[in-house]
Amino acid sequence: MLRSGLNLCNNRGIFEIETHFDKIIQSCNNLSSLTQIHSILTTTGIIKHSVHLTARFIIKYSDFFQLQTARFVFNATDHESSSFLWNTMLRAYTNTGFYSDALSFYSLMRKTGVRPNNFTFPFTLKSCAVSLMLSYGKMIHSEIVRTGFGSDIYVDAALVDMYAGCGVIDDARKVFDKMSKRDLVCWTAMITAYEQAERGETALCLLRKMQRDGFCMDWVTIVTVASAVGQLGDAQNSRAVHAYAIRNALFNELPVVNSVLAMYAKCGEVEIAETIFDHTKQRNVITWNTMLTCYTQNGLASEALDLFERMKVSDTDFNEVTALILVSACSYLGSRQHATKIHDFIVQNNVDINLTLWNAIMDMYAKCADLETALRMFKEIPVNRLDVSSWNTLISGYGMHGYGKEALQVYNKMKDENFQPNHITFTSVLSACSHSGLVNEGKKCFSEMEIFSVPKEPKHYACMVDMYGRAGLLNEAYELIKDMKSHANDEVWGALLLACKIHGNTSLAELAADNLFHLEPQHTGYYVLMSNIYADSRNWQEVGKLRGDMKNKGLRKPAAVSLIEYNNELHGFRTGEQLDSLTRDVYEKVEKMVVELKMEGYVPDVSCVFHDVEDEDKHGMLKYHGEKLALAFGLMNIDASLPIFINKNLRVCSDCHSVFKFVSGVYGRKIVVRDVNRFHHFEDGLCSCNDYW
DNA sequence: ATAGGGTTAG
Repeated sequence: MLRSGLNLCNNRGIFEIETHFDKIIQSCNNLSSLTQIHSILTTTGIIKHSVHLTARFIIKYSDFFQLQTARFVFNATDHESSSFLWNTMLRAYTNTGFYSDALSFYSLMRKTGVRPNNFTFPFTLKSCAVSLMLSYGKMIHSEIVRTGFGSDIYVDAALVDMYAGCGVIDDARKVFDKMSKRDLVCWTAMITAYEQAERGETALCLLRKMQRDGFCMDWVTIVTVASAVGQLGDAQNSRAVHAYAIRNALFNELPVVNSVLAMYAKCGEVEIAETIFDHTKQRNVITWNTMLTCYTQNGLASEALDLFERMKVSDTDFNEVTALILVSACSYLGSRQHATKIHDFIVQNNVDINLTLWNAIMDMYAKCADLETALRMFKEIPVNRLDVSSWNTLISGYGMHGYGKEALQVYNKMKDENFQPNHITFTSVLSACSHSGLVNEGKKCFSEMEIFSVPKEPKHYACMVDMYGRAGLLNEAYELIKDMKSHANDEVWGALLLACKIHGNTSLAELAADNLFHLEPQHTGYYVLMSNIYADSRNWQEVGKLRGDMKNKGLRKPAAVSLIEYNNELHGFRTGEQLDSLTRDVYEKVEKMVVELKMEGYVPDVSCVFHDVEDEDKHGMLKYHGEKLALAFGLMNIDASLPIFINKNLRVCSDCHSVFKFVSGVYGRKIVVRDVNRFHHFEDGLCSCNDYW
């Protein structure tokens, strides 16, 4: 092929030669053949006369990530005359992700005196958008206006994207509004901008405007719209988007399927997502990842891990996103065995562990009660490579295990190292202080938020209310909420309600509950909590009323499950579970345990039983709380020298908490319990939470 | 001969 090409040189025109070699260069699938052809065309002098082939080499070298060679080819040309080769080189830098090189190359182009054209700007703007170079982008914007390319539809779409990418969406909108002509791509770019800025409502609003202007969604538009609807968690609109995609034959595009899948996942429609997933014959990594996420986000972490087993035997390769999802599933499960299994798997399969994934793995170990490993991983990162998330992970890790002082030390160290704390840092520090009863320290951190100009969000107030509440400072807590005026959300009132439960303040609790039932009428937890407060004060009438309310609204108390690991498997125990041959021993063990503990001074605390039944029955129900069954199972099966790990999906009740303390003292066992809020480390008859939880 | 909007995770 090559030889015949050379022969052509002798008797054919330059155009035919170009087309011929163009085909050869394009079909190169490895670097060495490309280099070979390059050297032949250089020595024969053909390349010198062909701008076209030069451009082709630049692009082809960049396809193999040989940017230096590409630049070398560029430099060897007489490039000062036209913009074309400059544009080509810009394209090479941009498409391979060398954004800062693209921008400095553009600067060089201007310095050399070459005029940019309408093809130049989309590349440079893309580089600005991705590397968040807003000031540079603005400079280019003024050059666009100066050079008279401000009305080019491609250039304007790229400008919209640049401003949106840099987070200044209103500037993006200004460009969009000024356009004299818009096509579908421009509309989609602007809709996407709102979606990325988490302004789903505005995105949908603009979509309707677009449709009134006579444009129909294509598959790219629908992908973006599905994201917006998913963000809003709008189940009604989800079906409409899905139906539109099917009606217009867009559901054949895999990205559409994937984004619709993600949309349903975010709306909590697990079954619909499963159906779509099952009917999708050609899945890619994103399809699998989306389904894994669907399970994880909807609290079905075990299903996610099961699905991963199916993914492994399918012919899909997984990537670092898959790893991240699995790690978060393990964090949710709190299972040490699964955590190490997934970590090993990631290492064995050479998944690229970037800092984000590393931080996520640290967090996973912390949430699986293995703080030592989390700490070791933190220390393995050189200080200059740490990011804010690494610090946040360590702070929250200490916090959830009740090490408030250590969390504060890390926070101070972080400041010493000149890291800027962010909103997550403060959530972690404040909740750490709260869990350890460090009120003064917490107040100090709360006031430091202004120094670092981190806005105070409801979640930060919720931590403060929680902190005051646990310390018995209910008035301070309530005053803080009043300061928030209408900004108080359910998290804040929920924290107050919990404090009222701990300190038995029914009247303030009623006030909090009023607000909560108004803000979140479907949230079962608040009804249960208020009902328990009434039960504490033996106000069975109000308990009955609340239960009636819940029934009328179709709300049910979520089933409590306590998980315990044994023999590389998770065993789940539910309260009052049916007796079967497997659990009979466990029930007997509970009976025996309660008798023994009573001799040591344990008195059952019946106050936390939700149901209004006779006291004798209550003792019965109480004995068979899932966490007690799990504990008995652990005492029977797990070697006495090892700690017992239990993970509960709800808050531990006070009676179980007391039993766990007694067991740790009387039988000399170490017990670690994770509930929805934090970890409890039981040892020598005491708990690390100091009975505040 | 060159260009603009895109799905998963955080």
